[in-house]
Amino acid sequence: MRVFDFDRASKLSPALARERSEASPCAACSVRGMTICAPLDSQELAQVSAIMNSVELQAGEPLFDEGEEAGHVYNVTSGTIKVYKLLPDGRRQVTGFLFAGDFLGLAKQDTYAFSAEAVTPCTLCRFSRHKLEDLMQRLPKIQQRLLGIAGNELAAAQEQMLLLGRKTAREKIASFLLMLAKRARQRGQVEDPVSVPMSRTDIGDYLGLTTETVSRTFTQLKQDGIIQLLPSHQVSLAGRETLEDIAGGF
Amino acid sequence: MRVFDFDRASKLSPALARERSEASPCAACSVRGMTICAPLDSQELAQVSAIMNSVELQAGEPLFDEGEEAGHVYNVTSGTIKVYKLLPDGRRQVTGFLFAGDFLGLAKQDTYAFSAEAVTPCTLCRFSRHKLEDLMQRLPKIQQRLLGIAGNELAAAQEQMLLLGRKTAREKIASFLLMLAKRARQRGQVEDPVSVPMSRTDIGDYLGLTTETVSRTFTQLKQDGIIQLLPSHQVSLAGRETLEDIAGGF
DNA sequence: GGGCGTCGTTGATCCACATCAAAACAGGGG
DNA sequence: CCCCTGTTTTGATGTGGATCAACGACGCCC
Repeated sequence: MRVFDFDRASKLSPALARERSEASPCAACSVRGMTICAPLDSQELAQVSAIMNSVELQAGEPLFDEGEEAGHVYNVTSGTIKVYKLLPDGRRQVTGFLFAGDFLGLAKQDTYAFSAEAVTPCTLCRFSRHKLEDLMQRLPKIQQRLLGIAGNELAAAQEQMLLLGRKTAREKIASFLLMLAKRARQRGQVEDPVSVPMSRTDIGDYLGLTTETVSRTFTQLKQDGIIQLLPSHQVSLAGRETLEDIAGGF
Repeated sequence: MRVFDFDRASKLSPALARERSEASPCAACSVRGMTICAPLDSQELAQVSAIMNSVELQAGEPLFDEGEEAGHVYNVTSGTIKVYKLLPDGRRQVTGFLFAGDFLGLAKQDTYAFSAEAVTPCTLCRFSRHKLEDLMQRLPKIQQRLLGIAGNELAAAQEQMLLLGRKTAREKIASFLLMLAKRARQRGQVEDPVSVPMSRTDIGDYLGLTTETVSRTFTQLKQDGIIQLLPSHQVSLAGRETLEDIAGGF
């Protein structure tokens, strides 16, 4: 994990700091509209960026582990993160995938309730949790925003429980593809063909299936002419309406 | 659903209002420590109770349905509520059970993301959502508290995803019983024998199983000497440690 | 551009849980 | 107290997805 500390950089090397602040000033943040920073004016934004630094992860690199002390919270600015929980014997449940604009780190108490790891190369904004809490006292708009985000996540979690508890493999895969498409659209990316950056194993662990079943179900949907499997982790949703029927309301 | 409107009652009938306000003043609320009201002083509590009224539900009575406009939020003061989502063909996923002290109604946007229904006779405190939002502006403590609650719910939701996606029937039932015991303890009730007020169908819909499998698994655990099935929806956790081993860390 | 390691696909078989069916039980109203 | 209805339990059978095994295909590094 590479960390860019803007504050420190500006003391040590004005040139580097300038380069960095051009590379990632909040003012030019392309995902600000989706984050906790959305409702802030430029003066408030400066207060946020003062307690923020930027981190980069390579594909496969862990961000933190379940049970660790929750010192930071994050905003994903690019790439894909997976969050997951493990059973003692190694069985894994991926509880979510995070993309640019998503918030990460709403913790139970003082420890993370899940592990987080980069699926693709990622960049994130990192905030010290207690500094952000202090800032929230002064800028209740942030807290309000966070509450809205938490509400959305809770609704998504319940949708996922419905999927895990009651949907068939085919319905799960259909729902999953539509979810990816919907979220790609939300952040202004192409939604057809949709990008599926995660492995079959990750998808299986997210949907409560094995890799084999995920693979077979993709093949079936392909043979039924509902999707096309394209190179470089792209899937075309040719029969999108059929997919929506199968998914059963997502 | 019976609604007690304290404000209105006091205008219409001082005697009734007195009776009611004795029956349910926030000051004497036995579950306050677990609710959004926990951090408030008596003056602030008065502001909360001014926008609150009390509702009663019979067993089986619905509170609201998924998709309805989310006009109110609730605090359970007694009884058990189930919240659930349905697929178009009627398959049901119970996403949670709520007990005295639990908060209900954190909604996605302006509509409820799930349905809620009484499992046993219930009493709840009801707040107009926008009045509570106004009040939160003045009492950010409430908002902060709500954010904490949302964090806990999110952690619980992820635990439930792990259960639904990756645990066996036996592990699910063990986890479920321990969850009930833990929550009974939290609100100061006996945790052994634990009270299991919901039907086998509700349990199945919560754990992603059928009633038959729930019943069979209870029978197995009983035959293995790990639990005892007592009259009137009580279960004794004789082999609690074994249960914890089976559950796999809850 | 060739070798290698990881990831994805396909096939054969198995099993945990679902489904279908019916008996046992509980509890609430007359 | 007993009948009636809904719930729980138990039994017999079926099946969707898991497991075990092998092969194919990409992408990466030398």
